[in-house]
Amino acid sequence: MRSNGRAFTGATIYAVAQRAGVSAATVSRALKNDPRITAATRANVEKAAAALDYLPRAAARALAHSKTSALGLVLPHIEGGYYADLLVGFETAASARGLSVIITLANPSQDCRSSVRTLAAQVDGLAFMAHSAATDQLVAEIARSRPVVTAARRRVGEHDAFFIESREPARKLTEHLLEQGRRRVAFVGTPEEGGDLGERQLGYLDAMGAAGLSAITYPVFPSEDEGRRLAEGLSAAGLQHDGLVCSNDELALAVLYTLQERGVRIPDDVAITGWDDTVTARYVRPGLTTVSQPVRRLGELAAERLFHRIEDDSVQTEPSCLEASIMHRASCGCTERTESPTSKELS
Amino acid sequence: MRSNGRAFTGATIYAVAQRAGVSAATVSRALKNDPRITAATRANVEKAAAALDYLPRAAARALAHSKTSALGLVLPHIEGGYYADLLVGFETAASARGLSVIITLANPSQDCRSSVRTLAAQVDGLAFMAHSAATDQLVAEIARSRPVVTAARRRVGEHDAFFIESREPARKLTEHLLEQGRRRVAFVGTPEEGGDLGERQLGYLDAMGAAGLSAITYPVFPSEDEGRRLAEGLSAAGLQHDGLVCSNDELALAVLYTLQERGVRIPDDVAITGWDDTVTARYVRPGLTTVSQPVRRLGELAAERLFHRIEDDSVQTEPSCLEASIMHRASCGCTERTESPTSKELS
DNA sequence: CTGAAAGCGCTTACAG
DNA sequence: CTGAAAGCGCTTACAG
Repeated sequence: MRSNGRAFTGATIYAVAQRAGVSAATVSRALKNDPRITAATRANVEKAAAALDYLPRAAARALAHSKTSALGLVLPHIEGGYYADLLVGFETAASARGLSVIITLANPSQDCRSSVRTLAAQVDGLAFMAHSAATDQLVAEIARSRPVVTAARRRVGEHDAFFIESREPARKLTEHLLEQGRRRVAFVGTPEEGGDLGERQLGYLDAMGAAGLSAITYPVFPSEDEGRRLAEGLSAAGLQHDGLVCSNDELALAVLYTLQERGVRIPDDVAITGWDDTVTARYVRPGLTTVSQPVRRLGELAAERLFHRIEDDSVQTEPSCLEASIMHRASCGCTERTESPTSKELS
Repeated sequence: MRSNGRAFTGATIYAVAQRAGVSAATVSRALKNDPRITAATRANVEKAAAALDYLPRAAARALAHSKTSALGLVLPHIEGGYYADLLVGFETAASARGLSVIITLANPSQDCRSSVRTLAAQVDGLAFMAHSAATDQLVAEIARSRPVVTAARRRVGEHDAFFIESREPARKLTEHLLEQGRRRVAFVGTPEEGGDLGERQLGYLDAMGAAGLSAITYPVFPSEDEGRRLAEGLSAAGLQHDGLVCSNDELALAVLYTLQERGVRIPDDVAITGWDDTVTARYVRPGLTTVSQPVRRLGELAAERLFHRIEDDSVQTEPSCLEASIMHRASCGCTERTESPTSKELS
């Protein structure tokens, strides 16, 4: 196949029209099943189109329609299954409505203004997920010319925003540890600006405050490396805690593993909880008590809302905050069990 | 923001031209830093553009250029970190070359011809990953009008194809078990048509054949559920094996966990290996010996090759088969250790 | 250094 | 039931 920089290769609608002996207008109509076209004409056109491998260029159609039929998705640098799930939900909902999805990865450490603007120029609406590189200011700027939604990040202005509740489950999780007699419970993880992690910390603080206990937080970046480092420091100094509420599974898993290596018994000496319900949480021993989030659904909601915003402006009334559920396993020290490791239902 | 189905909202190049008191041609040139434009004119145009929140529509540009500057990525229904990594690699490489990426999820159980054609109409080239819904026939059809590459799936015709070696590592892994005296080693997982799993099985067969041992394969779908079911059956019947080469980590992990629950000692009674080097493989006890694959790089290569195919037709000579590496942990029964669980370097 | 004009490949009122 | 023609919003030779 020759291309030479011109990637629009292959037949145009005119070539098809010529071959079928009709006008371009007729080809256009026949191919979109316009009821006014004769069955014979349609068949004829379809034959010509197939013979020429005709593929109507989306760009031309978009220009003529003044709409792209595409949605943009801005994600932070992906890791773990979280964003994959989000993507699946978003893509599924978009494609069910005939919309394509264009993604861009916007890692906080880089400047992404131009890539986000490029994206915006290609789509009818866009979704910003979590704490990607896109600042609130950039989101607001884009929102001036396109419908915008955010998910799992601080709401920007009046724009549609979707969340999964964090504060309440975090409070419950902390209370759960306290109910079992734990008293020196700490929170692990940096509470980034207005994001989910911050909410989780607030829930922890709620519970500690209500119980009249003093809160201790370790603001470490929520990664395996930091988790391991923290656990090493904690155990070297002689473990001061009997409970650790970690802001995600990555952190919790690294802490759990590292403490175990140093002879700390989980949950006897210290109870540990995570967040996200990753696959690993079900396989470690003891199983990690964590929080399962309807991430896929979050992605779907974002795409659906965008679809409605594009179609018309009537206000939707879908819930904007989804519920999360605590998965009880053994690392919190209780005997309740939400499920067995290998029997998790498919989401 | 009002939209009413017309998502192309906001200023056009003409509005900017008018406000800046110049022609549309000048705006077009000024905004792409054409050296012929005066600094003063450029500044003036930029001011007008900013004031109007001007975003050049990609569709119009694509039409004028006869190229979309976008790449399509067809993925099977995502699960695990594999496709997320692939996506990251693909997107990173594409965006480094100024190309956007449009994705579509094509699950084998659905008909995806129309969604793939829609994708093709929007991009300059596309990549088909693994055993997605796209049949070889569909790939070939699309390839008639667009550059196409495949990755981690059987090569289609003469089109560019990228792989990560499977057969050789599988052979080595099997030999590794045999070297430790294991004799009744079986292979677990369905060898789908010409895909990676089939290659892995071939590698296993190579090793067994070379050792003059009879091969036993369990063709189960590579999922947790099937792994658990198989392990239950195997242990109920009285375990006949001392080694299990599983075609992926999902399977291996479910088998390992289930057998342990039933009192089987890993690796003493039976050695187990996986494939993919998922996060969980590093956290289970014993750590799962598995194969680490340069998936991100695979995604990058696919995007890079597409870029070259679009730019010009000269044949590239990049390697089309990437090396994988065995991660030695404890489940295979050896004492070698590739790394500790929490110290995995970032990829 | 800047502008007028044609063209990219569709779609769709408007005629007939 | 079908066609001629204008228009979608850019870009870029071609003039000046």
